[in-house]
Amino acid sequence: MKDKDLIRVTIIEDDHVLRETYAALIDSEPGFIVVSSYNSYEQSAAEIGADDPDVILLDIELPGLSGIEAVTHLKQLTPRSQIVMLTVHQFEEGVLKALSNGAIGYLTKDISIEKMLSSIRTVVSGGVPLSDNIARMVIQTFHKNPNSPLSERQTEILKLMSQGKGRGEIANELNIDGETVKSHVKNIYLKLEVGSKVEAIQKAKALKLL
Amino acid sequence: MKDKDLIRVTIIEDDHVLRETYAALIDSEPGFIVVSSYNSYEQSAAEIGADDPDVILLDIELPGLSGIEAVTHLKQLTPRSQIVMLTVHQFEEGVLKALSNGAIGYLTKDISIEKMLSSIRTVVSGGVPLSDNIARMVIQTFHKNPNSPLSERQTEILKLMSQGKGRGEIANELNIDGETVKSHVKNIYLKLEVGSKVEAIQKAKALKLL
DNA sequence: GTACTATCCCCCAGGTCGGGGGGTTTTTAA
DNA sequence: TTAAAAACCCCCCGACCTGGGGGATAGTAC
Repeated sequence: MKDKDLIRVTIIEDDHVLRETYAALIDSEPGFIVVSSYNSYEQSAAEIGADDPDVILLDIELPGLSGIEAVTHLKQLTPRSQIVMLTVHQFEEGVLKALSNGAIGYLTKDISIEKMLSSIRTVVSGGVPLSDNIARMVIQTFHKNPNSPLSERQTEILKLMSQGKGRGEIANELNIDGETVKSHVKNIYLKLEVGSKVEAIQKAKALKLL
Repeated sequence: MKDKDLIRVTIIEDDHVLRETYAALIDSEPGFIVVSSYNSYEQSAAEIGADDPDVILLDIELPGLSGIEAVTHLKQLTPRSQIVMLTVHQFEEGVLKALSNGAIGYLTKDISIEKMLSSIRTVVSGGVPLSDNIARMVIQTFHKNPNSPLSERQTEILKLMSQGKGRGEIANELNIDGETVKSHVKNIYLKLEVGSKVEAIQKAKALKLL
């Protein structure tokens, strides 16, 4: 097997025991080569471009720049590389931020080395390596609240409001009168127990009504 | 193995060849039982509650109510059941709508029966069964545009605008003057080549700048 | 040094916002 | 069938926001 067929892996992880353990296990696996490992983003920054890894395993809890912020910078330094986050704790906000910054996967550290390896293979073959619990979390961010107190029309209007549209625009789009929009808005405020557009939009997002 | 240990599966699929093939293959697998199969949502509606499946395999292209809309109704009829969509084509919009309606997974029909079975097991064990290409699609909806033309400040302000906040509120929150907010907004409009809040927010969402 | 950014300031006309008030008709559920 | 909810329509008001124009200053990045 030639070098170019090997999956090139870089590890950024401050716990040196973990780092070397992963490195040794992954490197000894046929088909994988660990091209580099670092204990912080700062340490990796100068060389990661030349390392040209296929996959970067990136710890969340790093000294210096956090893993979540490092994603953005790594994506610039080596755009071809796919970044997989490693973490012990799964905080919803962190997961979503890492993903929005460009990470492709998210693994908790309690997984077996076999799963780790198959996750790396998943990345390379076009999939998404997510631990089960994290995948559920991600999918649930899509789920709308099925017990919405709002009627369909009210939801529709609130959605248009959340896009920055005013009464006039909403009225045009729905072919109803501006005053009608207004009374719908009143009813929305009543149900959501709020008193302004901003509050309504925020509450609706919190309750996943849109 | 007792009944309660079996994974109860219902299939809703209008192609009767596919339906019976899936049913036979899944039913013959140890650990699985196909409790019912229907060729439309309408046909399933009366009985699905009593079927009490763990997993519903739901075709997208159904006669009558589409699979995507059926998700919402099925979730009411049998809230305990997890719904996995089946489809030949993967339209981004359809995927996202099905998920927001409450589906937990999305499989393309080109997968092997083994993958189908392991996907069902994945659902029951708390994971998310998504075909690789669809998982990528879903994750990419999270990715922000790394080539944003906007500065951080501008992005920040646009984000607050998208939450329905006005100049005053934004000024307070960022501890800057309302007039400063205004000139930031002007610059945002210049860069995005738009002339209003609504257009800016829509363009920003299209370009994934928020 | 030049370009860009972020900050601040003024004026204006027109629209929107939220708070009141008053209704009707149709649909849905009890 | 009866009542409640939803969807629709109309008027008044003062305060605020909007987008258009015109400026200025300071700091940073290349």
